[in-house]
Amino acid sequence: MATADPARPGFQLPLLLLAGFRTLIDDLHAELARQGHPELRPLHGFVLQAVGVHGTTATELGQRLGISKQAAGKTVDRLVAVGYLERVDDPSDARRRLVRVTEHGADGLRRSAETFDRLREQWAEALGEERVAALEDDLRTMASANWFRLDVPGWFGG
Amino acid sequence: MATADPARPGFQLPLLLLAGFRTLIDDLHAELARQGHPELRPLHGFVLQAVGVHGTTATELGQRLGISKQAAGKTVDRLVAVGYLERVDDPSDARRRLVRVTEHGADGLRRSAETFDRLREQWAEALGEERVAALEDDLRTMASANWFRLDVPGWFGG
DNA sequence: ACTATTTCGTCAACCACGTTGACCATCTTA
DNA sequence: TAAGATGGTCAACGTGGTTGACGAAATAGT
Repeated sequence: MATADPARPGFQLPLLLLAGFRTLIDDLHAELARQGHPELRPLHGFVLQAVGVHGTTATELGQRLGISKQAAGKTVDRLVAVGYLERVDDPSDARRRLVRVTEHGADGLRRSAETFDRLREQWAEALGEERVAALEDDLRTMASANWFRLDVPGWFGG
Repeated sequence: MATADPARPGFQLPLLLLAGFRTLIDDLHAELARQGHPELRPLHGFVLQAVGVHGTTATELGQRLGISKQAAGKTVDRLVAVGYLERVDDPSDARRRLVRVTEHGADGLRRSAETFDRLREQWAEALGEERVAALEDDLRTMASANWFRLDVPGWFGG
């Protein structure tokens, strides 16, 4: 079944995608560590992004991330402990505890965005802009769905 | 810094790579579950592959996977528990416990390879063979190093 | 207005996967 | 034969996830 080109076995594709992802993420965090954010872990960037400028609650964060509210709460705990997030009471609803990005967190987010842009430029220099664009477009076509889902234990950590 | 095309922000590239990886892995395991391997987790395939047809020891497996021998040993425990690996004594060295792929494990490995080939064919049908080949080649260029590294807690699990 | 239900946050227990450090048993080597 | 290197395991811990239970507060229904 599946008469594949033996020179291009199918199992390499996922490995290459993973390796590409890891390369970008590792490069990003090496750079962030240099820029005063050694605490920032791969997952944290996604979480900060998901919290957003307006803040959220743990429950809502869990929904955005596709994880349980308990898991979201624990993740917030860790980010609070390293100073990237803060919790404040919601004056309009005593049950809720608003989660907000701190100034330190916003700084990390800005530097992440800049570094990712720079890394993409490096790829474009090495491969050509149109190849990188094609890669992105093709992945968008094939992956379409399940974007932000991080519902898997320890996707990035370390 | 980094005057990026606003239409192609750098942070999308890692997300797309991850989404592509996840799509393939999720599709694989949906298919494997259908074919009698519902226990097989994403990580397991890589571990089975690393054990190989000749068998290994936990220490050697750890080196191949880039993780500690203790972590490798625990992973082997889990794979033994679900019947994909077995441990046998090494008659030539009483310290060593050989780890071998069982028949069930070999079956899972075969079906994984077939399914990955089939998934790659689907990508080639949707995108064109030359685009998939280009994607692979480009990723090989950029990711070159740190291939097999799985030294991150919970990369796949679930 | 008062009860019933829903929602938010947290606690507790557990699982998968990783880490170090310590330790014993065994094989190798000087 | 004593000393050292190697293989496996145990224990404690960290991160990231899960479910179930439960109290406090908000909302809905009568």
